[in-house]
Amino acid sequence: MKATNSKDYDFLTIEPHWQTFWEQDKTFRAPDDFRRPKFYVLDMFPYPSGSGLHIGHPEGYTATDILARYKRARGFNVLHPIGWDAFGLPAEQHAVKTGTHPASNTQNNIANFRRQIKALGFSYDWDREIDTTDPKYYRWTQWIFLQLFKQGLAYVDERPVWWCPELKAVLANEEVVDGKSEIGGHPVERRNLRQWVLRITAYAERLLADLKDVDWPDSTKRMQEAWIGRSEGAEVAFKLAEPAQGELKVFTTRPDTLFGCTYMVIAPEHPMVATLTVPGQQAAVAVYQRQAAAKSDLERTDLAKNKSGVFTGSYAINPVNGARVPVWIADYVVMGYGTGAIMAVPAQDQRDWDFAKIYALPIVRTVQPTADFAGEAFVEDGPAINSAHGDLNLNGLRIEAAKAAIIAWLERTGRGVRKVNFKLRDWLFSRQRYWGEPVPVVWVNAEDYARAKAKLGAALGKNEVSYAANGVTHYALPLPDTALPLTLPEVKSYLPSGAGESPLANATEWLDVWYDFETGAAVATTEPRPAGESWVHGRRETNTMPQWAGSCWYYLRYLDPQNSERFVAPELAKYWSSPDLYVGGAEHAVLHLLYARFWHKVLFDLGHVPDHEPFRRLFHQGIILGEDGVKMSKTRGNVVNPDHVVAGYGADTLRLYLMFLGPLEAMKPWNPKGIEGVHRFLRKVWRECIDQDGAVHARISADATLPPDAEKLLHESIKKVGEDFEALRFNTAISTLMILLNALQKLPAIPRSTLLDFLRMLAPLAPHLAEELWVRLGERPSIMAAGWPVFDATKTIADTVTMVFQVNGKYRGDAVVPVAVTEAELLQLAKDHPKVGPHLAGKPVKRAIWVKGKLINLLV
RNA sequence: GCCCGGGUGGCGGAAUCGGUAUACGCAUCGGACUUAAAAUCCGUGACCUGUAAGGGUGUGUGGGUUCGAGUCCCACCCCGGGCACCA
Repeated sequence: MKATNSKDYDFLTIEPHWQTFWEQDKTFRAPDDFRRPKFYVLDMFPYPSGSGLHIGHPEGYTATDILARYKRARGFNVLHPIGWDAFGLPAEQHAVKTGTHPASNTQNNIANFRRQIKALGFSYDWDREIDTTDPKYYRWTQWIFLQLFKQGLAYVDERPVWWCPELKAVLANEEVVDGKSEIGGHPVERRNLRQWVLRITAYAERLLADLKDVDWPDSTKRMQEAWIGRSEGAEVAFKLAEPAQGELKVFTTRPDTLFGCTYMVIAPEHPMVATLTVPGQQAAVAVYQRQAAAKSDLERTDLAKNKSGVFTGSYAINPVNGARVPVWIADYVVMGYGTGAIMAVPAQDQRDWDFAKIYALPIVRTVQPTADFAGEAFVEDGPAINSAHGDLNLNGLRIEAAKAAIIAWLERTGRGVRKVNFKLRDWLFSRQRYWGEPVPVVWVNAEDYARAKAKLGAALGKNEVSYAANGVTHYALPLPDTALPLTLPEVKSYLPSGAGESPLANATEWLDVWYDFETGAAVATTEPRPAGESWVHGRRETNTMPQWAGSCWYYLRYLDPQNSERFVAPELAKYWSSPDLYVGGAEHAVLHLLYARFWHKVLFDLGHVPDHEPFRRLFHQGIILGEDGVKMSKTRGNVVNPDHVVAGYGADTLRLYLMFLGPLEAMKPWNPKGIEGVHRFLRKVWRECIDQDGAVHARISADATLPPDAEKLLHESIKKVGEDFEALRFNTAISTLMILLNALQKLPAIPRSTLLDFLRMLAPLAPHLAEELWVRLGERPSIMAAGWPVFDATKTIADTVTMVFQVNGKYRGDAVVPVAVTEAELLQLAKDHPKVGPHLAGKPVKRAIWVKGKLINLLV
């Protein structure tokens, strides 16, 4: 391919020219060539929204693209793919409004995103493009769900969701604003609905422990640690004073303080509230429960300052000393953690202290506070006191020893057990939506399930999944793999069913079927039942999967995107493995990254992937703020449209500017003036190569030689730019190239080879310009195939060095000295130095600290 | 409240291992080129003091360690992010 014939830096001609070349040449195709070392660099794929590419997208994408191009130059077989996370709520809302199928709107948005991304010259292997809404893709999302199902990691349960009685619809969190529906402003309430749930808690321990194996930002690791929230302690059973009431189990991290438990608290939603409430307290408890239920999550935290509660009228027996302790109901205890009940130890827990003070409950110290302690609850370490009864004596023991002793005693006497508790909850995996992957399950009755079980056995999975409604129990039959994908049916309306189910509940011919449990074949029940033992009556699952599902494993599909037999061939999974670098926003620090790790570990356990973690190295690009220093938003009108920048300055300028703004991870404001600076730099590159008539500049020649200091700078630059690229420090790599170009500009003649080296370093950053000039200088495209300039350490060795003179730690002057200078010579040079000498005059040098090659500090 | 990250010129930022603080870029001002403008090139570029040479101060604040601190330690202030009655 020839270069363009533009006389000046006409990026509007040059950029499309080389984009066409790359596309036709398939320059960035990643062949499955197992002999070469691989490098897999991944972007978080975008949700193709209707508003098009946001300036934040090309920030991360440029960073990975530079690294991908650099790694290709260093000889790696680079996999750099892109795709679309295309299921999602906005497309569904658009469908509800317009009546058009969400797929058509989604495809339009994808086409726009693809156009915008291609205009930026990213080196993606477009043959590997994926789309989570493509049945050929989501077939495997459904398949992975079935693997989870069969492992007993999927189940159904009643879970509270936002329900809007007016809209007769389930709402997502983001559709609820200030306790009202986003659309129409109607009141919403929490309502229990049957949901699919994934047992991520079964992997909690490994998800936590394996964080040590990944190279991630510390803050992200900590967020995951906090989210998983592991804590060690004991589960203790308190017998109730009224034996008929049974017992109350609590989780505590401080079993050593059991002697200080003076009351108990259960959550307002606790199942034993009714049992424990004595007749005289029923009215008060009912009122309190209603108040608690009416509070939204927000109010509950807002009102957290003043604790409130109500006595049930019942007592429990403290297992260590037989003391009668009252059982209270209070909303500072939540049902979602531990057992939903606590033993309250006001002396060693500030929350319990606050509550005890309000309701005048007794406080017994069981850890001796330090003499100067002036606070309320004492949570520091100290010797146990008031902690002996019968054969049990903790007195004098510090917290750790006391815990060990009490847990041993609890276990020996059968009153409690050591217990590890997690904050992590199981993953609510269903949405009452149309635009998502259908859950590949058919519900059948008990007899039909038994028949299927008898025939298929273990193929139905480890656990039965069932639920009861209106006195009938329904059993989940997983679709056979061969029946996948289970595609979305056409529906007349994208509005929810009105009964808390998705719009799929109205697709009667799809929903209500004669179902062959062996083949997965289905016929609408409006047709006669086909003949055969394995045909049963079934109702399909109407829930669809959340948007997380498709993004949980997409990085694996890129390895083998066309495979119709498997989600990824084992030899490709082995070769490409998982991404060597994953770049995306910190907003996904917890959920996406945790869910993907969970799925990956399940696939690892089943032997489908070779590595137990999906993302070895992770990096978060920072947010780009508007010109005004605040977050870009349409309402503020400070949004930067990448299309406009490309039209005005070119993609290379945009790429360079995004990287020159500051450190990749930093939050930084957009500055339209700054973009002029990098654009000028690219124009300067052009001018150094091409003269006014569009010919190669006469100053460039194959015969020219580089002066030693310029040669030294060139090789230092080669080293630094390479190191900066590896470490994702693109801002300093660019300034290095600017310094180098400024130096070359001052030379009377430039060796052609030096400019070629410069262009190869520039190519990952500004690939279109580099490609164009490379060819203009007589080389063959693509510059990407030309390798990386060779760093020669011998060229960076100088025989002189600038030595700094300090007197008593203060800079007083410097001099260029031979590298082999001696201390005595330096001392003489300092004394003779016009600026340094006066500071030494008449004073003996008591000590000299000499940092070779840098400075000498003379103490007088 | 708890857990992270960060405070450096007029602005974005650099200083990677404790060794000349402010690289590179923007903006400013001055100059060159031009009939003119644009473009380009050269120079300027923290503060106080001084005619100048120079001297002093300076990386959020206050201490400390060190021959030497933007960098390490202690305390505090401010900004950003995350979590939040998690027993």
